[in-house]
Amino acid sequence: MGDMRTREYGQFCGLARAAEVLGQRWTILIVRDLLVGPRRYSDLLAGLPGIPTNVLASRLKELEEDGLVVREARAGSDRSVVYRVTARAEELRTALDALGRWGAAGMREPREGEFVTDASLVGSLRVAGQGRTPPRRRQVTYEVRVGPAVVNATVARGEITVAPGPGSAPDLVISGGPGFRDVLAGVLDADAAVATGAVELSGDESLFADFQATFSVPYSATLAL
Amino acid sequence: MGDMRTREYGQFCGLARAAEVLGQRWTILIVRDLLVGPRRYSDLLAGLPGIPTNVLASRLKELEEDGLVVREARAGSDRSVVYRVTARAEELRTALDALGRWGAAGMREPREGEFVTDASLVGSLRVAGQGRTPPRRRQVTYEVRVGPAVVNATVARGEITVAPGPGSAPDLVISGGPGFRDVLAGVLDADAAVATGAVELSGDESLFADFQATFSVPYSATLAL
DNA sequence: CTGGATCCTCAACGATACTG
DNA sequence: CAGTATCGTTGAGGATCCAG
Repeated sequence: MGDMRTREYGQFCGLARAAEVLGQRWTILIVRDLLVGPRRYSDLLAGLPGIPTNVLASRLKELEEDGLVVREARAGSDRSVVYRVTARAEELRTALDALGRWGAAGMREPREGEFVTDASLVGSLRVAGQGRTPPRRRQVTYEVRVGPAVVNATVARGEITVAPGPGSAPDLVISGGPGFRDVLAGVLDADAAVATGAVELSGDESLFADFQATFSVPYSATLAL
Repeated sequence: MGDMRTREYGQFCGLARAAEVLGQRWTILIVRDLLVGPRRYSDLLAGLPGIPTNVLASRLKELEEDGLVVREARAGSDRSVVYRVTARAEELRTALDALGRWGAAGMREPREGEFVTDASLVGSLRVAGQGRTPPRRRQVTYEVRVGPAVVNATVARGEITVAPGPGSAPDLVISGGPGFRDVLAGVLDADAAVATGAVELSGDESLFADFQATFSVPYSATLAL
């Protein structure tokens, strides 16, 4: 058997090839963050608490070699470096969404010391908005805050867009605590969610039901434990 | 920052949770093999050339703790141990299919020393058969051989089933060489496929066009290089 | 023979310090 | 800001050995 000391698996198989690219530690989260939008090195470091800087540098280099990321040293007054995903990496979105949905279905309470980042919350809401036909035709903007993460989601004519950061003049601000996962699971209605402290609402609270009808990630029916 | 020496990522995020389970080396291929059907320890070793035995043992233990695999020590004359996926692991299938399709779209020639295993070929054909409406109503059985791997696929009334091993009385046997990937990509018609040596056919060769109409994994339009 | 466990070596990762 | 450099530790790779 040849040198298996590398990241390769020695199988001519699509899943094995995908695992060679994405199976390295931290890589999948780097791609997740970059799929939200172009990011600088320091943005990535901040969005991935705990990643060693040399590992981030290695991964970005590998992702560049694999054709998933391009490094743009943009000229001008702002001479910062920006990493941007390629079209080939965009093709990963549906697969990562499916993986994320699977993982979220097995997720209840956050473990001690777990963060919620902007990028992870964007991903969670994106996934939660899939396969649903949002109600209402009027455009609605939500701002969702979970811990230190802030994202905004706009729902208009069946189109859902989720972006990091606060929304401009959101119709409803939902501030979630540790129990926010239950809200996406749909096991709490508005009153219960507020009563249990899972969320605080600010703005047009009547929109909360619409939010739940639009964004949903049920718990897996087949969870161990 | 807490102990990142473990497999965890410290993020309350579905994708991060999935990566903690599946991101370990070899894990995703172990799950792939077990999704084809229950397997013994030695079957898994044989289907994963290059995996160290202690790593396989560790991964199976972790998968058991994560609720993806159960270890069945079946009694009786055959006292072998069998590993079987749980319902929770079955829920991974669509996500792994999507990942495998992405990886396969970026795959052209096999690298030197790469194997094709039964399980990987089952996966490839399963993925290739998705999103297609197979022609004909009559039941057709194909046997596909690529290198040492042999699988059989049955197409009947729009239902496709793929299983490892030779088929019983297949209507068409397709023996593929290194160029077999081109056949699934649909860039070769029957004559060209045979002429270039990509495949050898045995049986009702007129079914080859149906095979290609049923099983397809196009190359990504946005490949680097 | 199956189903592992043990041992050793080396590459990869984690943490931190440092530099253009 | 965007990384390199260094170093200690963990985990993978490879061979062998052992128990039922």
